[in-house]
Amino acid sequence: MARGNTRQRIQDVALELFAEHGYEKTSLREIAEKLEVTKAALYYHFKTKEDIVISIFEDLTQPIDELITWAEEQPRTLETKQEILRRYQAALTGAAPLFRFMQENQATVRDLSIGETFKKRMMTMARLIEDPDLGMTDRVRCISALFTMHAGMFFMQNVEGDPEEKREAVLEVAIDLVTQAHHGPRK
Amino acid sequence: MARGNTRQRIQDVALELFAEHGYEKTSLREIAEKLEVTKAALYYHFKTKEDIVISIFEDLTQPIDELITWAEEQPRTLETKQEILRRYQAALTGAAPLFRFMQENQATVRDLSIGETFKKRMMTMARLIEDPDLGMTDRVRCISALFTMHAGMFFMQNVEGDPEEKREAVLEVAIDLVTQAHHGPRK
Amino acid sequence: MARGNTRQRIQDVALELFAEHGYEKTSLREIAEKLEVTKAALYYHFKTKEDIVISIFEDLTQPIDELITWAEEQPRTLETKQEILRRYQAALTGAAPLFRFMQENQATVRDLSIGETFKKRMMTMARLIEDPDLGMTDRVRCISALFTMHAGMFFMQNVEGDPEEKREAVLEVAIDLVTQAHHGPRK
Amino acid sequence: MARGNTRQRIQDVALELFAEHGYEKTSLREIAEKLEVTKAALYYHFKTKEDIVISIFEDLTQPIDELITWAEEQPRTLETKQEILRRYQAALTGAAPLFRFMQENQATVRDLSIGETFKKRMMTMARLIEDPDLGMTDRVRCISALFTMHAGMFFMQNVEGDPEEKREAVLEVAIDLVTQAHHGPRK
DNA sequence: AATGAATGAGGTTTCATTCAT
DNA sequence: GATGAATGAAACCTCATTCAT
Repeated sequence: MARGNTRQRIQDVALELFAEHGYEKTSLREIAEKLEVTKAALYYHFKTKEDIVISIFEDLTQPIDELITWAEEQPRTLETKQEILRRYQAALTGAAPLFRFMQENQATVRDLSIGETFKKRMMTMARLIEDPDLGMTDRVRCISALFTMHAGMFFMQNVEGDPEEKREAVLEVAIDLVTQAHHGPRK
Repeated sequence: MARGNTRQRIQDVALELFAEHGYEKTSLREIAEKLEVTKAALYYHFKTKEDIVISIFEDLTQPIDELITWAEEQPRTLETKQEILRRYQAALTGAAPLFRFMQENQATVRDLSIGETFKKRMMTMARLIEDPDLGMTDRVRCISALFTMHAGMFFMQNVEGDPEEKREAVLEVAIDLVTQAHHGPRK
Repeated sequence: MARGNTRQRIQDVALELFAEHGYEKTSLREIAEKLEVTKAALYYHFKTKEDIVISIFEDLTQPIDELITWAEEQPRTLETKQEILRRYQAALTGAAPLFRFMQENQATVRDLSIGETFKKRMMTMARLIEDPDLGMTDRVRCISALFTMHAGMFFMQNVEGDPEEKREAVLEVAIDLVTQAHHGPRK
Repeated sequence: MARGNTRQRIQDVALELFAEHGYEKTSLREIAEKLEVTKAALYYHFKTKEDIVISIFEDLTQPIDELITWAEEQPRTLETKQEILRRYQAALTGAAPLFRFMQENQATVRDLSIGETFKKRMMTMARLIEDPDLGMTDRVRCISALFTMHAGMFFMQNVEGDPEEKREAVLEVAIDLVTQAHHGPRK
């Protein structure tokens, strides 16, 4: 019947359910049923339930890693930061369900082995956008830029309007925030 | 020891554990053990596990309700919005653990009976701060102001600096965002 | 229905089944069914399956502990050793099902937390009966006395004859072995 | 690596693990992993898990069968019995891991198809060494001689001393026991 | 001679919940 | 105002086994 794509299908269905109902509330029975395989089949492909989440995380988190690697080699200029935000939005858009899951299950994720990794990644992003020389207000602006993008991903879905237009608006606001942070107080 | 206050103590401990490990991962056994009572005692005070969360939600959410009620009676001016943000921050600060819980367990909360209510409240807040007349970018700015405050509550803890100073900076950035939204593009 | 004796009944039934089919082969379902309670009831009284075995072990092993304590205060004479064997047989007889279980599930017991304790106890018994001054042959005689009693407990059931008579004969042979060990070769 | 000898290697590894952790606790997965083959490979060589144990049992138990066959043709004299013990020790030594497994997993073995066979073999050994004419005490002495050898195999490892010397001492004590049984009461 | 993929049965354990006392 | 005892459902996970390739 199924060809060698079962592993992939498990990841897809699992992510979908994890994102929808949360990690704890999603049972392996549900995943198996939706795939029309037995629970044991899941265990053939993954050692534990946590392993499923880890594998999804690793597969989809790569773009962020690459972004970080790239960013760390660039000069720490305003232009770089703007480009970081552009690329970050692209990464976020590409792995939207995973990010939704991470965002909406933070309490759970924290207790999973990926929790630490994920947090570190967030802190690194903050470090790349922030600047220790800035005053507190401007540092908040930078972090706010990041969270604007996160908010943009999910909460914004509840706002009417063309998705593409919304995405551009989000990016504009975020870029604006870091720009202001760099030019000293707006005005 | 102290009698009569058990209901309150249950809520406190439950919220603490829910916020720390998530709603699903926290069992009534854990809560009972931490309180040094039996699980059955919890059922004397609350009909179900969900009831505990609802009661916490209701007790602590009141300030937001009052803020909304107040805001709806005010003229929809920039000054009002700035004051809303000020009051919102106060409400957030007063019910920090609850908001942390709500924020970090969105997937779970969504499936709970309070989920709908909570979402509606968030949308109302957005509506009060936003303005349909504004362009998309400025609307994003308004929503971003809200999320800046949320981010400020939790992620900001990972940023070094005096908490009071950070709070003020967060408020400043948020107010700035709605102000810009109203004045048309910052100059 | 059941009065406060459920814990005891669990231990009794569990020991019976563990002794009959082995620890691993006996499932909690079986134990529960035989008691006409649910599996969950077992978990009200014991934290894990291993806990059941530990509790049985602790309850029934006490006589041996007392024997060791007593023996360690006596002079290390032949008479003492003979009395040790007499008391050891009494202890073995009193906790026959437990000893059968321990004897017949050594491989399993070794991986359980009681394994170490049990082994230590056996070594201590050997030390109390043995004597480092003796030659190797006589030391073997002493250890053999111990194992004669163990064999007497179980294998001997397959030999026809009056149980009481068999018990006495086993004791006689065991005592004889340590006596010979002390007098040098018989005659 | 080496081909063609997989069957043998499975038996070796299986016996090692069965003896160490018990039959039930050892899974085919563990055996396969240790051999760096798949579980399915085991099924190419053996029809079931029990089949593995049976095959080991048959291969290694042969010496005892031969000993029994030989013994049944001899005159039932003291000298014969002494020789039986000598040969029994040799057989035990040659198949030490199997005997350890049998000894330490009696509860499990009893429920396996080899259980009955093994028990019969033990009873036959007892019959060959015993003598219905003897009094109960002397019969116990004979059986004790057998168990002394078993004890010698495993428990004796915990006693310090040269292995060769221990083996000889064990044999001496065992022979002594049957000799006494035949000469009427010692002294 | 062996593997990759899967299954069905069953294991231990945990959970929210109930109820007589 | 709370406990002790228990339950039914379901969770995660493991196992021996099968079969097409």
